[in-house]
Amino acid sequence: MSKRFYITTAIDYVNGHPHLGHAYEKIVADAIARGRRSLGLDAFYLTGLDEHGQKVQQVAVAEGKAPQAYCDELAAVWQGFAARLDLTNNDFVRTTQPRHKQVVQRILSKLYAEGHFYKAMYEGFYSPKEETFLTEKDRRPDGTFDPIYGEVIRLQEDNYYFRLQRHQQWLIDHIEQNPGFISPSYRRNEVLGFLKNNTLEDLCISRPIARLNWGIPMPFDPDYVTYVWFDALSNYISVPAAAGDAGVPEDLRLSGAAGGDALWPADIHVIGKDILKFHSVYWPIMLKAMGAPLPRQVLAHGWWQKDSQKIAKSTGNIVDPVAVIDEWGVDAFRFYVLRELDIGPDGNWTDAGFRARYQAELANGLGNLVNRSLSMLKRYRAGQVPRVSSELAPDAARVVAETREHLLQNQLQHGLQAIWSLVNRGNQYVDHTAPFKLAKDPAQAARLDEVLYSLAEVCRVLAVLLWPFLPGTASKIYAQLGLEGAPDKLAAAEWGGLKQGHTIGTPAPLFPRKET
RNA sequence: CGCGGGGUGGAGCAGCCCGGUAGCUCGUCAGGCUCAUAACCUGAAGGUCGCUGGUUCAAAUCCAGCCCCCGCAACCA
Repeated sequence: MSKRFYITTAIDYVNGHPHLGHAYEKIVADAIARGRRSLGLDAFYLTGLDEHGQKVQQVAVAEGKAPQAYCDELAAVWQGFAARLDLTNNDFVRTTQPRHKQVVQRILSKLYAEGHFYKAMYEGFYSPKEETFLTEKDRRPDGTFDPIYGEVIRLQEDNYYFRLQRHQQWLIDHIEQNPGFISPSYRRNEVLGFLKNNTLEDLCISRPIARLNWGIPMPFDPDYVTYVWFDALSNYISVPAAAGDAGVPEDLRLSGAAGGDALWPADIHVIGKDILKFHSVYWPIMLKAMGAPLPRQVLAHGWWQKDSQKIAKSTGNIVDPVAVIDEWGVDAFRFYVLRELDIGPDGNWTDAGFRARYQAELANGLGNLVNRSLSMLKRYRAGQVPRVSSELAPDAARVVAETREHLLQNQLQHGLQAIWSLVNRGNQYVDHTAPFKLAKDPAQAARLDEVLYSLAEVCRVLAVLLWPFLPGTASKIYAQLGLEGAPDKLAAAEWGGLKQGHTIGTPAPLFPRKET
C-alpha cells in the first residue's frame, strides 16, 4: 500500500456567499494539487461546506425553510462557484451528508468511551442576539458589553468538554521536531509561543439541543449536538473514513478496506491564518486521541485587503470573484491572485493592479509571445513545424527545473515568476533573431526554420508549465499548436515535443487587450 | 509589557530563515524594431533598504532598543 497525495481546504460556512478569500484559498489548493499531478503524483483534492450551526438554523427559519433545504440551495451555489474557479477537487464534502455524520459519531463515541470527555457546568455571560458566549475580555472598560450583543444575560448550562491539557507537551515536541508541520515558519513560531506560554483550556464540544438542534447529535447523550468546530474539522478524515481508506483507523471506517492507496494522513491542509489554532492545536489533538496519524502540513495563507482597507461587506469594500471572472476570464483571476500574493503574507487587491498585470504580463507578455510566434509559423511556413532545433532548449530546461522545484515547495508565486522569465526570454529572442527579416531573404531559410521551431516549442513548454496555474490558457495554447490532449504532465516539458511536419492550429489572442 | 504582520528608488512588491554586486512589475526619459493583441526589444535616470546602537572583514539580511502603519483577540479564508 502506498500513499496518495491528499490536500484539503478549509470548508466554508454555508451561511453566506463566496468572496475573494474563499476563491483564493481554493485556487491555491487547486494549483498545488494540479502541480502534484503534473509531477506524476496521484493527488486528491477535497473542499466542501460546513453546514451546521446556529446561524444556518436561524437564517433558514427566517426564510421559512427547513435548514437542510436551505443548505441544499446554497450548496449548489458553492459547487457552482468551485466549477467557475476551474477547480479539480475530487470530492465535495458537506457536513450534513450521512457519511460525514456517521464518521463524526464514531469519533465521538470512541473518544467518549476512552475517557477524553467529561461533563461540566458552564456559567457565564451569553448574548441571545448574537447567540454567543461572552467573557470578561468582551467587557468594555466600564463593565458593559458592546450594543451589538443586545441584552446580555447570565446563563448556566451543562456541556461536554474535551480534555486537552494532557496533550500539550507531545504537541509542542511534535511541532519542534517537524519544522514543516506548520508553514510558513513565522506561523509555526506563533503556535509554539502560544503553546509554551499558555495552559490549554479544555474545549467545549457540545451544545444543548434545546438551544441548537441543527448539528450532529452526540451519540452518547441525545440532549446534545456536536459543537461546530469538532464537526467541521472532522471532514478531513470523514471522507476517507467513509470510503474505507486504509490510512484511517479501522474502527472509524464506514466500509471495509476499500483497497488501493491510502489518502490519510493529509499532506497539506490549506487554511487561512485566522483558523491556525484550530488546525495546529485542536485538530492534531483530536487525531491523536482517535488514534489517527497527524497531517504532514498545515499551510496558512494570509488575508486579502482591497485598496489597503479591510474587506467588509458592511462598507461595500468587496471583490466579487464571479464578476471579475465574468469580465476577465477565470485564468486572469487565478493569475492575479497567485502572482500577486505569496502563500503566507497578507495581500492587497487593487483593480488597477489587476488590470496592469492583465495587460502587461498576460496580454503583452504571454499572449503576445504565443500569438506572434504562431502567426509567423503560420505565415512563413504554412503552419508546418520545421525540423527540431534547440537554441532555446537551455533556457527552457532551466525554467522547467525551477518551476518543478517551486511546485514541490508550494511556492506558486515564485513558480509564475520563473515561467515569466521564459516568456520574456521568448520575446527577447524574437527581437534578437528577427524572423520577420529572415523571411525576406530566401538564403536564410534554414535559419528561419531554427528560429520558428524554437519559438513554437517554447510556447508548447510554456503551456505545460502553466497547466497548474492557468489550465484554460495552457489548453488553449495546446489547441492553437494543434496538439491533442492536455498539457498536464510536466514530463512533457522536455524539449523537442513538437515534431517536424506537424501542422499547428489557428493562432488567436489568448488575452484580448481591454480598452480602459 | 495580549498576539501577529509590515515599513526597500514615483506606485506596488521580492530579497531577510542560509550575511558578501539591491531584484521584479508598472510609471518616466531616450533609442531600436514592425512578426504580433499600438504589442515587443535595448539603454538611462531614480533608493543613506523606518530610526538608533551592536556583532562582523562585510548587514536590507543577525542581535538590542525605539518610532510609525495594519490585522487578530473562539466559530470570519
